[in-house]
This record gives sequence, C-alpha cells and structure tokens, in this order.
Amino acid sequence: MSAQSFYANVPRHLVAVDCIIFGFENSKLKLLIMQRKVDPMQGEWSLMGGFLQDNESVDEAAARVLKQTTGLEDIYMDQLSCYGDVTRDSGARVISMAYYALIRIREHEQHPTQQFSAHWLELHQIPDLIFDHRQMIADALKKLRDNAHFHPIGFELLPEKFTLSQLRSLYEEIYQKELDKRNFRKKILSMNVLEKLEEKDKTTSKKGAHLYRFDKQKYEELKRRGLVFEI
Amino acid sequence: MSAQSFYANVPRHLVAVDCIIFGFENSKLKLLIMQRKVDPMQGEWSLMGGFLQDNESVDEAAARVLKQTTGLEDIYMDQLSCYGDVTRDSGARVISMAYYALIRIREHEQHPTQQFSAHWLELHQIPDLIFDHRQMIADALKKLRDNAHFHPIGFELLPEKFTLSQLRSLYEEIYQKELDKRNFRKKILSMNVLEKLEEKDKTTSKKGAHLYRFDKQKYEELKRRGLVFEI
DNA sequence: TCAAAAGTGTTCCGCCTACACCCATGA
DNA sequence: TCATGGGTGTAGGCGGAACACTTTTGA
Repeated sequence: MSAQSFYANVPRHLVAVDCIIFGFENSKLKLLIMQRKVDPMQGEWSLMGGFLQDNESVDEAAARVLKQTTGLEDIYMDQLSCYGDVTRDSGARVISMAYYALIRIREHEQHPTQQFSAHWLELHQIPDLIFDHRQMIADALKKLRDNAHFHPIGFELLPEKFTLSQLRSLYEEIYQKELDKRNFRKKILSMNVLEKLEEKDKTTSKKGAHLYRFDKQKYEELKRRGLVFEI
Repeated sequence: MSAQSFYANVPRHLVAVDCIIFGFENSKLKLLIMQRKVDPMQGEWSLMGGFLQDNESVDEAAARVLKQTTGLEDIYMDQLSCYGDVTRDSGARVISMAYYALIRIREHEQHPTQQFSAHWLELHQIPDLIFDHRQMIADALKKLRDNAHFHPIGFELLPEKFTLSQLRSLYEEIYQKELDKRNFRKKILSMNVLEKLEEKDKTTSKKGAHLYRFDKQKYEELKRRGLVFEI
C-alpha cells in the first residue's frame, strides 16, 4: 500500500484548543473566561479557545490562543486532556485539546482583555459554561492541585517578589484547606529554594513582611541532589 | 456570524490514536509492539495505532484499536498525552492522542497477535521505533509510575488471583527499584484492600504462597474514609 | 497605646526503614 | 535432608501536625 493511498481516505476533523487560565489576586484563585462571539451559543460564557491551523503544532496553537486573548507570551502552560466526544460541540464535530495556563494577573492587566469580553472570576462565581467547559475546569483544578503538590508551579501565579503569607494563601486556595503558618514556613524554607530579599512589603501590615523570590538555580540544585519539591 | 460560516473555513486534520500496551509476565514488564504494515516506514517497529473515525469518540477509537490488535475489551486505558508537532509523522500531518493500556497477558494469549506481527518485548529489548513512538513510551512509563504510586492500577496487570511476591515484583519492575519484602507486605496488607484466599500457588515454591485478590469494595471503603491507596 | 499582621520553637506521635531467622515441603 | 521461596517482628529515626506568644509600627 502506498503512502498516498494509506492516508487518502481517512476522515479529517476539526481540532480546537481550549485554555483554562488561572490567576491569583487578592488572595483568591481566579479564572479568565469570556463571552462567546460566534454561533452557536453566541453570548454564552466560554473558555478561551481557537482552532488548530496547518502550520502550527498543537502546543503552539495553545500558546497562540493565549497570546491572542491575553497579550501574554512565555507563559506556563501544560496539556490537560483531550475532549473527544462526537457530540460535545453542538455546532460541529470538534476534538478539543485543553490546556491550562498560570498567569501573573498584575502583568496581564497591562493588556486589555476588554476587547475579548474576558473577565477574571473566582471559582464560585463561574456561571454556566458552554459545551463541556465546566468539566474542563474541574479537571484542570484537579491537575493543578496534583502538580502544585510536587512541582514549584505556584510561583507562576505570584509576582516575582512575594511574601510568605502570599505564598501560603495561594496554596490554601489551591488546596482549599487552611495551612499552619509555622509549619508552612518551616517546610518551604527548609527546601532552600527561596531567596530572601532585603525589601519588605508594607501594604498588608505595619510591621512589613519580607519579600522572597523563587530561585530556579537553587531548585535545580535540590533536584540534582535527588530531593523533591513538596508543599 | 452564522454557525455554518464559523466552522466552514477551518482546516481539518488527521487524528490518530496510538496505544502503549503494558503487560507483566515472568516478573518482567513488557510492551506490545508491532511491525508496521503500511508506507511510510513499512516494516519498521511501531506502537499499535489507528485513525479516528467520524462516528466514535477519541476514547472509543482507542478502545477499538486495542480490540482490533489484541482482541480484548473492557481493558484499563487512560489518556497519556497529545502529540501534535507538524512534522511528527513523515507521511502526513497527523495529530496523535496516545493512550496507555494495562493488560493481563495470560488472558491476551488466547487471542492471536500473530496476524498483527505483534510481540511482547521487555523494556530493554525495544528496538528503534517510528516517529515519536519512543518518546511516547518514555512518557507512558513515567505516567504509569506516577499513577501506580497512588492508585490501585497495578492489579490490572496481574491475574485475578496473585501472590504477594508477584505483586511485589510487579512494583519492583514499575519503579525499577528493590522493595523490602516485610515492609511491602505490611504496607499493602495494612490498607486492607486485599482478600486473602484459602488457595495456594505452588508453582514457585514447595511451601506454596497464599493467593490474594484485589477487593474493589474494600478499596471504595478506604476512599470513603478519606484515606489514600499508596504503595 | 493599640490593633493587626509578621515572625518564631518545641513536643508528640505515627510511619518509614533497616534488618535476620524460622517454616513448610517437594525433590 | 536440604534447597527454595514463604512468612514473620522490632527498634530507631525522621518528618508531619498541633499549638501560643512576642515583635513591630502606623494610625
């Protein structure tokens, strides 16, 4: 069988990417969602999405969609899962690859999301969404929890400089669980992956809290010694 | 914009599923691979694969490919990852969803794999494979390790009745690490998810080893109490 | 001076790890 | 009787969890 005839009669499909975009602001985990501009379901709430083009990899398509909807590049993104039911999209048969992204909202604010009718919403504020997008969010949250547990991805959601209180409240949001202040500090500092800065953040207390910075070099050193990040 | 025009001019793509099929035999973890029957790369070693059809979900396509190549149904399968580089398949632009499956080789042997030129090979015996299939296997192994750590999926690779020695050597294969006999027994038995049978397996020792069976009820009970399977 | 968040140590308990000998039995 | 794999218990150490008071300083 020639290559030509082998591939010739195979059905082709629409392939989409949908992005679950997480942010963290005011000690709350948030998601970026938009109102859909096309039929079917025009005006309904939706994740950010787009179709795979011929000249881009699937990962590149996801990065493109993210850039088009937030203006941001070089963002942490990871494949979530493939959603492939025949009737999941009411407009046509579309296979969707879902990605989740972690955004520093402060940096994002410089780029207008208005043109996309995009909004940052807290988890409990999320309205009904089109298709299987709510399931995608549920799956993304689970994956975020699993990944955050053993990989230093939480820092992707924080400003470059952050306080330990901010870091702790981020993990409390991700895990939906209170964390002991002393034990948290002990654990994160014992891994020796943070750089303590001289600066203090005085916006949330009179005393001021030391700022820290995630040190990728130190993290690589941790891994090289066979130890694992865990929080 | 009408629904028709919105979807009309979007490029369509070939979508494949590839299956990384794990088995366990003679205390060795094995993979089922075959020699490709079509060009390009005819005769080269390859994972089991096939193309997504119009009338099936992506998960169903994976199950179909598995059934066509092994004769087995109702097999443990899980999505691995999407492989979407533009040039990953030298014959055409093909997006592949990889799945990994866990097989009880004994049950499989009743179905001839010969017609597919399929072979069970140990990990270190795997030859060069087409496209990005070797990467898929590496990713599948990593995912298998991660999943086996906190989910009782190892039992999918063993006969219904098994000895603790068999179970331990399975995990030694998965983790590529020796496990202490006493500690392993203590841990697995303390979770109370195994049913101890009266029967003994005398094939590997004169004394005979007790057979056990994974008890799904007990496992659900474990989860209900908020505890996690861990091995 | 006081309110509000930052920062700091210790104890206890459970779990993981390391480790060596007897048992049952077919050949 | 002996070789082979099956089966069993304990002691020590480490890490996780629980827990309350002092410090700083702007208002």
